[in-house]
Amino acid sequence: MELRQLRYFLAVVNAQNFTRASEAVHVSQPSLSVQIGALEDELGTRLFDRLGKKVVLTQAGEVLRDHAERALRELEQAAQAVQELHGASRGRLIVGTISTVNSYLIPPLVSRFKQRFPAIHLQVHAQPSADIVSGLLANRLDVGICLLPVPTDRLTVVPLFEERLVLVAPPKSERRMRLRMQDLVGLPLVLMPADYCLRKMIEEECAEAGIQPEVVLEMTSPEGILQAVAGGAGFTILPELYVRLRLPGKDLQVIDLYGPTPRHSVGLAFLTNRYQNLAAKEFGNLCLSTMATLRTTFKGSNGKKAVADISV
Amino acid sequence: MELRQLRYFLAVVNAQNFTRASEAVHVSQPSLSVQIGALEDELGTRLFDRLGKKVVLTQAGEVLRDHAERALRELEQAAQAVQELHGASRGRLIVGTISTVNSYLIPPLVSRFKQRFPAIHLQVHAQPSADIVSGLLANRLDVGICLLPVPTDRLTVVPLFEERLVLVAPPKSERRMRLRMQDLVGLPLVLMPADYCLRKMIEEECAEAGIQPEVVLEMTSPEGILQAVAGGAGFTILPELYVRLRLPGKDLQVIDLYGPTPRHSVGLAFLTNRYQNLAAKEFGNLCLSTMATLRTTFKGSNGKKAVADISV
DNA sequence: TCAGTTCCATAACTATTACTTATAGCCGGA
DNA sequence: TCCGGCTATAAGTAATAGTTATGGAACTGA
Repeated sequence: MELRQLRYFLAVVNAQNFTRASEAVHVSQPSLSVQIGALEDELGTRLFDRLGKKVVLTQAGEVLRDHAERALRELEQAAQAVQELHGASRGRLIVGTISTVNSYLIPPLVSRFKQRFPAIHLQVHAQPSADIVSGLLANRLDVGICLLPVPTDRLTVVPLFEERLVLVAPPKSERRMRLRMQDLVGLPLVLMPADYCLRKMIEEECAEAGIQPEVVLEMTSPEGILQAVAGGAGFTILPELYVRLRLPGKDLQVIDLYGPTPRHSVGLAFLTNRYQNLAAKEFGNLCLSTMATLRTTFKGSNGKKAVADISV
Repeated sequence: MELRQLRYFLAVVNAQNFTRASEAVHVSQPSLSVQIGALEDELGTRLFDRLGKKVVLTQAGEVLRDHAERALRELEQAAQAVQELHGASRGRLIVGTISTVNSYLIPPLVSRFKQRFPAIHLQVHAQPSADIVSGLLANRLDVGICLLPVPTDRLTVVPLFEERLVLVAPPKSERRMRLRMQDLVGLPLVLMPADYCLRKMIEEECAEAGIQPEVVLEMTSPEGILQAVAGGAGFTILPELYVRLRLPGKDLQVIDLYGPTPRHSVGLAFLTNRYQNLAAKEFGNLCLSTMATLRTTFKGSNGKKAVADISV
């Protein structure tokens, strides 16, 4: 049984006439006759009674008609559903992001994304960069925003921007604008636990500056850390954009670090061989444009403008 | 989109591997690859992510899988339903019979038929022979039992048996076993109305015998006629088998007619070009065997044994 | 890191089959 | 009884699904 035969069959059902049916499906009449005949042979029954003037369905034909119509409708719907998916009018996108980026980039990004793709079911998981990589490799995530470089060649990476870290000081502390990394010595710090990538990065930067940070409090949520700092628990180091977004209404000061300025590259990653639909492709562009908007809002920040063209 | 492609597609879905899928559907791996590729091209999307070790569905693939499975299941069911119809495990059979035959042959016939084809929906319409012919021609009836000869060549006719008519007398009348047709003169008769074929036949026979029947009462139902005769309203002429079946419990006598004996041929008719399923074909054979049973029950009856082989 | 293995895609060619035109045969209507 | 309309069959052609051979990418294990 082939779809062609079913299409011809239904054409004959509608036309009640082989010749006109053959015109409807744009083949010659013999061709259609042969195909109907093959279908009848396969099913072991006549499907039509050839009554000279008209051609009418046998009982078997009636049975087949109902089923065939349903089957063809099913496949039409399939094609349409796949098209919509491709045009991203519906579907699913599972994103993994590192928690710092999650805190400032994702909220406006999600709102833009939902505006552009209202019917896409978007899922955002904030998780450590390593988990994002493994999630992508295990095909649990569609795309990921993670720290660069990514330690595998099975992922395609698109650099997005650099994240710069700043020192956040409690209000009463001395009002300096800049601080050398090595001057962090002895400063009481509120940081995330040791398994967080941000913490690891800070420790690496400190090591490079030849010092060891003095951590007086560990908290997982950046929001909690900021509150702790505002409460006088100590200083902290967080991504600049995140801090500047939260600054209004809080009595905190931002102090640039230098010598060197701690920073890391953030990129979009996805499985190289994976097919990405429109929504997934656009997600990367939205990352860049949203980031640009955030930057202009806080002109003090810098970071190289990344060029991204996400395609498979 | 072709069913072949969908079958291959589902094979890959199950095997998660092109090579093994190709073995499952008994084609070479490149052939399968090309077909999947064609499907992907047609839908404008990748259906699988080729991840080296495994092959996993994209979202589009997942969508297609669901629809394709439903469509194929639908067609499997179609094939099965058609098979069952062919084997007559289910279906429909609409029969038209002349009323006299309906009265004695149909009851035992229906019970046998139902035993043989329990799931067939059987519909029996008792109607004039002419209506049966037109019903067959208009494709309203599947088969018909009607008087021979049939006045059209578009029907295939299988002679079944001869129906012989006998005179039915009220109990008190003289006890004779046989009566010449011409001796019917002056006998008060209870017959069906003039548009019934049985009545027409009787009138023809009478005309042939050179007499005119004296009808004192007209009734449509044979059962009512018998009661009227038993009640002394007069005599009647009815098919022999019908009368003998009803005789027990009724105080009536049967008198053979001769010179000539009024009789008519009954046959099975169906549209020559129409496809007949097993149930329809068997219906004719059941007619014959049921008739034979009836005859042995009332050995006095005669009638040529008809040879029937009903096929299309 | 490098050979060995597995797996999918592509190319070139063959076999199959669906299509075409031409024509025969049947049926129904004038 | 002939004519017009219809379907089935036949013969030949075009389209396509199939094959084997091979290339390249990716994982595996020494």
